[in-house]
Amino acid sequence: MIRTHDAGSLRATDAGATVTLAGWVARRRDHGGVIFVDLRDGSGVVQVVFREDMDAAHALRNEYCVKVVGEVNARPAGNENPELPTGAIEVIVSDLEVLSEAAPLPIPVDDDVNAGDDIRLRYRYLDLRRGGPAKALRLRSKASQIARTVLHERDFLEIETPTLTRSTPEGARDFLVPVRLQPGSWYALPQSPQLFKQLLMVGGMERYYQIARCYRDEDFRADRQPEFTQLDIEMSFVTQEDVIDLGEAIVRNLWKELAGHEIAGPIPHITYLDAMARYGSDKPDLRYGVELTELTDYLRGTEFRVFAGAIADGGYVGAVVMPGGAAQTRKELDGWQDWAKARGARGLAYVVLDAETGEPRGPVAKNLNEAHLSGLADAVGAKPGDAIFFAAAAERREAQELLGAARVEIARRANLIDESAWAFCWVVDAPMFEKTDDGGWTAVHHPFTSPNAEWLDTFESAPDRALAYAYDIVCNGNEIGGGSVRIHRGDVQSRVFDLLGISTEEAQDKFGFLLEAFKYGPPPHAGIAFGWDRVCMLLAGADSIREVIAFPKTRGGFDPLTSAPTPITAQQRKEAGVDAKPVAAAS
RNA sequence: GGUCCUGUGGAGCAGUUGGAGUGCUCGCCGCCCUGUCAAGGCGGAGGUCGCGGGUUCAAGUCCCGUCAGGACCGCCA
Repeated sequence: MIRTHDAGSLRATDAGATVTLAGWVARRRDHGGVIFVDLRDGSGVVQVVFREDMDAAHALRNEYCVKVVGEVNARPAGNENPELPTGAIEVIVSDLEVLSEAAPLPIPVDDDVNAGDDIRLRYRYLDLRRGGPAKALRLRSKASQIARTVLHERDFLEIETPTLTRSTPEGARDFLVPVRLQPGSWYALPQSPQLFKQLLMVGGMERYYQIARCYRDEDFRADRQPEFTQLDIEMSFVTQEDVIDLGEAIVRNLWKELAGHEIAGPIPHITYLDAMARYGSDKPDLRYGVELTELTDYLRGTEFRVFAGAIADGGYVGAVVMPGGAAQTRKELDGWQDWAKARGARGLAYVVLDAETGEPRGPVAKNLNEAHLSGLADAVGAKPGDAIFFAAAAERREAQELLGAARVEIARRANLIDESAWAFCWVVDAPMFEKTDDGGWTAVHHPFTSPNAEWLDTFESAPDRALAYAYDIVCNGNEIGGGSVRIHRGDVQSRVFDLLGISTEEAQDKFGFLLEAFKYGPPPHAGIAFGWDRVCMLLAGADSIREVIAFPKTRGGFDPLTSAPTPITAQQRKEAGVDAKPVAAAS
């Protein structure tokens, strides 16, 4: 080792020791006759003091990489720095060696200064020298280690699966890789190891996990990158409860050790239908109330066209209350209309309750009859001074989702979110299917998800109501993991394919290998996958998963550091077979 | 594909109703300085106001287009 000690580890008890340190010049304070340098390495910072060989010390600049030999001294009385863990001591330097110099820095390596995203990513290696970004990656490493510990204690096997494969039916666009040896044929990068982990169950591995890189060619968000990581888990001979127990153990340990948060009691379960009814979301943020109220029955018979139309179509009318919302200006209330239109709604009807009298006012109030108006506040649980927002649609979910989004926005604007709180829940009993635009059905989770016991024999009779053994775990309104019990019976799988309109030929073509494997005694199995970037983001208190990824991409899929993606040469293009005609027509 | 925000020395930002190539903090370079810890003092360098077009007597400022970064919707578990 080049050094004998870690800079950040030195304490008063080390006084008198001669140490060799290696690290970077974090800051220097040049007084002419004495020079102080904050020397930083992976463990922290210590003050080193130069009193001789001043020319060399004077020439030091920020982020020079240096080695120093010196003696640890207690700082002179009154000069201790209680802000620093090493603040009781300093290292009096007897020998300085510059290991490498640093050019003037394109971004400040300083915990207190945050540069823009693109320049930070372009010089990510400098960005990572800062406390925050470094801490985020260290936390991620610990999170993975904690998960591995939990899983190994339970006899799980860590198994790698291919990243050059054929596409799995997750619904997203695939990233494709041309195949030189078979021009015209392409690999897909996996959207998840879904089918492979099921094959591992058929293979008798019984308990599998993998911290798996996944790829989806869709647009970005703050919590979405084109390549991302899942903690992927699958178990044989288990029920939904077993998987939930395991998932809970992982989450419990993570939050206890990395967030200092003890999750009290079992994580509550809420059914998908309940979550939609009460929160207008399949990933409800339970840090605050502001629940939705259904008014379909209450408002039956209204002459207000918007509501009457939805009710007549067998739809839904509902409301959500904004505490104190009556104090909003006309402009703010109009702003909600723009907000609603921005997410594709026609608008957001509202009634405000006068702060003094509780009298309902606003454009919608004029359209409601006396009976509906007088009982409204009680029906939705509103007080004088509140605002009531309404949504109505023939499609229940559409209206609920608008109210759910409004609920989140209300909490934000009215400052109802306790940022220090952690609120978890399992959303269970997810629907199996949802309607497609062309009138067919598509799997909500994926086509291998098992109907629950109640619907196993009858899901075809009411696909819109059929429920699955599918579950998501939600933290503060973020879906951090999800999974399901898989279908292991060929007959059930065939019926699901039939309902989804997937022909035998098509099924055979897309995942015949899985169906074939399922001929040979597949065990009942179930699993879960955690969005590892999101989990780490939450634990790190970051507001983007980019903060917990070593080298993330920008929104356009661009890596400012390497400038990827790049065009390829004509030679590469020819060799890759990008332009080759496929041998057989794709289905 | 759509809506919105941002773009001004190396970094972060300010720049009024359009009015002289504008400024602040940090950094950088030089000098001074023996107890600082965001050290301090003096001096200095550094700019195509993202790019292109338009309106105007006059554009960092207004309009159109475009590029880049970000937030959201669509999309995506």
